[in-house]
Amino acid sequence: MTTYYSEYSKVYVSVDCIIFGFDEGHLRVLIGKRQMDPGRGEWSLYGGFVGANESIDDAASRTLFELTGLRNLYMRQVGAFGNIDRDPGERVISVAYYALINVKDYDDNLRREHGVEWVNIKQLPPMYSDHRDMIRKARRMMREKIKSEPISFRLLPSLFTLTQLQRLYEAVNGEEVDKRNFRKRVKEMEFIEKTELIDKTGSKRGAYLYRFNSNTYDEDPIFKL
Amino acid sequence: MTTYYSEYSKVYVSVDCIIFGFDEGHLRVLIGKRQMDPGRGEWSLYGGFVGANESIDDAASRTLFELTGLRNLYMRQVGAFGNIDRDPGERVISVAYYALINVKDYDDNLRREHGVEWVNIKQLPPMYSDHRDMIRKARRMMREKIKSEPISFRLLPSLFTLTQLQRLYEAVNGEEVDKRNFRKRVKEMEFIEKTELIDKTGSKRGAYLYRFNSNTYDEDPIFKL
DNA sequence: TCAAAAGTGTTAGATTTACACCCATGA
DNA sequence: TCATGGGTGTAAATCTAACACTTTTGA
Repeated sequence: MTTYYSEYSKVYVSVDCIIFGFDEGHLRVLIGKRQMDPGRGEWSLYGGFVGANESIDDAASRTLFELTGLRNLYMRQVGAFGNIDRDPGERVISVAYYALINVKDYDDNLRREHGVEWVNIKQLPPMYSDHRDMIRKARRMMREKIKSEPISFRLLPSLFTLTQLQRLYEAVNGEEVDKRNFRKRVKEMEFIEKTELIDKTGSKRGAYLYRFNSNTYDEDPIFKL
Repeated sequence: MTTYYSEYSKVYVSVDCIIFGFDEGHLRVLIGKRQMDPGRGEWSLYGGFVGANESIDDAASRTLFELTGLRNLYMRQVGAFGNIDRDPGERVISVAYYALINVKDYDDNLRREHGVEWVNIKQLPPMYSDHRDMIRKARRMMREKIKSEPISFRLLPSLFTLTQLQRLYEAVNGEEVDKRNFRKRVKEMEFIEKTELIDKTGSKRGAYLYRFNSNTYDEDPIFKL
């Protein structure tokens, strides 16, 4: 092994996952009581260390898989958090990622085994280290992203009603919107298509189910530059 | 020293700076030929390693100061780059930051001592490792940011003409805008105020100089959430 | 029969875009 | 005197926001 940079110090690098879900009309994050020292018992994001033979992105994917049993989740980097004393034990920098999952896709037994819970983002408890900051930043980024890319369907079942979609938008943006204006806008999005299926669980009358069609989605012009 | 995480591997962490400037109507970045192995001679961002006793942000500030002699530059994190083989020597993850400086504030001798040049962002050469990716992402983030926060004045002298400001917007956004519409919009921004001073360097007739007034700038509502 | 959610259009106001000419000056 | 960049307003088009009633059905 060469040692080009041997005069500098090395540090541990971890990943922390902000996993967003949408349930019962609320945006939620998956957090648990920390099961290791330092900080045992404090509310914390789920995370892991970056191994010698994986990229940071890979470490995040792996960590998400460990926790949820799901692959190919929508995942974006939030940023690196590196205050000297952010970890009470040793110098550890952490790279945060947010991910979107459909709560129903997550096996509830697996969830309990990992000791994590879906907590309403508006009712977060005090948290370990800088995890609150990570969540706040992730939330801001996700809110911006959802404006320019159709990622909301990743928080919903593959078939969803317009009311569900609207509630999701409202939860993400923190304010209610007009039903008629909302539906007008949705109608103009070619990538959200109506099916002939009807959901009767949410109302007596029943509501049409919609689905996301990725074929009719042209990527955001932003990515062409 | 405690050793909570001793079973995991440590890595080097560096910072890389994407320094944006605006000159002769073009958005530019400060890059130089790499003066160390591995990668000696390739075009590269200016960077440095994160020390044991500084946060990543502090390491970025320090690195920016080393290079430019300037403090309190506008600086934002771009993200962590951590592919396994991104550094041909050893495992190094790097956290990229972009900064905005007024080209005229940067002493040209200092610039030459560090062997860096202002390169038009539209004419970037092939670059070391993932530095092109860093620049691309930084540029995207900066373009988004400039829409919601008045940061453009950081790329200009403290007094500037409306034409300069317009050219800057055009360079950042990559498209020309209508002069009358642009000036109309600027007039509505309370934080850009007209002075009685006139700049005669850009035209025979002379143009009024404007300045940014931070007192009349209310922070973006985004930051209130 | 009634409570609860689904579904549907129009209008006023605000914002955005397109567009062309005169001014002041130094060379 | 003329070439160069500085400076100004209006009208059409588009987009956004506000707003209320009918439908269906299970309990």
